[in-house]
Amino acid sequence: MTSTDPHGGGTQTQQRRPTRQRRAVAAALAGFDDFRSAQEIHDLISRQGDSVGLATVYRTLSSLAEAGEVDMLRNEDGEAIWRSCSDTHHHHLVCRTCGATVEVEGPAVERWTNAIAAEHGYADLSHTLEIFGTCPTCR
Amino acid sequence: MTSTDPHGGGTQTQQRRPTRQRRAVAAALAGFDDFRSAQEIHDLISRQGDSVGLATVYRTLSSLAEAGEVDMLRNEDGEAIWRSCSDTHHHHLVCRTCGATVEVEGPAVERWTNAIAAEHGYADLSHTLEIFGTCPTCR
DNA sequence: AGCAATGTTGAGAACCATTGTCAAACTGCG
DNA sequence: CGCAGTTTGACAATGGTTCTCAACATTGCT
Ligand SMILES: [Zn+2]
Ligand SMILES: [Zn+2]
Ligand SMILES: [Zn+2]
Ligand SMILES: [Zn+2]
Repeated sequence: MTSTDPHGGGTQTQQRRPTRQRRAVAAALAGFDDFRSAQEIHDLISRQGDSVGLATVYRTLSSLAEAGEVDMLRNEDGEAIWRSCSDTHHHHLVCRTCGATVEVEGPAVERWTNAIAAEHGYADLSHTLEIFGTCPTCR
Repeated sequence: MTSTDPHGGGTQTQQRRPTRQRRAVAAALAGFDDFRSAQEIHDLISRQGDSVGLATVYRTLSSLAEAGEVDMLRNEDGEAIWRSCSDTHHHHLVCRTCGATVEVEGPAVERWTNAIAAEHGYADLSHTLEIFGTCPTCR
């Protein structure tokens, strides 16, 4: 490799430049506290006067997700939905109607998934766990 | 609510006619013990000499899923994948590489999800829980 | 400021899994 | 056989997501 990487620590694989577009996506995410599709996020940005290409919204959301700054999951139609979340491992309780989301943690569940996987000799684990329902408001 | 169909005859909402195509899909499913996409299932049917339209494969898989005779979940790309499963509620431990699948049950997890949801006043619940990893063979 | 190197953007095309269309073929039941 | 309702399949249409690539922005350097 030829990377120079001045003063940085080791292999700075990618520098995330602060652009107007990325700030707009971050701002839009901050405006929601529930899961939204890329389209909805794109729409909100437009409605706020800013203009960001849809492809850029997708790119930004993906890289934020990889960086662990947003959570991405799929609704029942398989569409990706996104939400800025706390950075610790957690799961979600999501309202099927309005999207209202509660972050939940379950140490016992984490232990259980690991135990089950180990028991069957599976390694390099990951898991998905989401609860869907109708929130008190939507009833 | 308006649901009729008291266990027996009532409003037989749909009669599943045994056609050559539906038998072919069922046979293909029986030939796998791991999750496969509709395309893969369609391919296997073709390779076996049978010929079933892709749309029919989708239709059959969907109705089987609704009937609870197959499980459908989404891989990390959001594509639907299907597998014939036991008819009791369970989750899956899936090999990310070869697809090898283990059905797992966790009464404690079921209780936990219900408790969490109730605690926040959510009703009409459902949940997804899948564990992904690398199976012993694939290591 | 000027400049070169490299990362970023966006309009639109391309992808591709999934669903819709609808006339033709099939099934269950007399 | 003949009818009524169901199912099928070739193909079009959807729609979310990714790709393309030339124009543009940012960074680092002089
Ligand atoms: Zn709600
Ligand atoms: Zn977890
Ligand atoms: Zn494997
Ligand atoms: Zn469960």
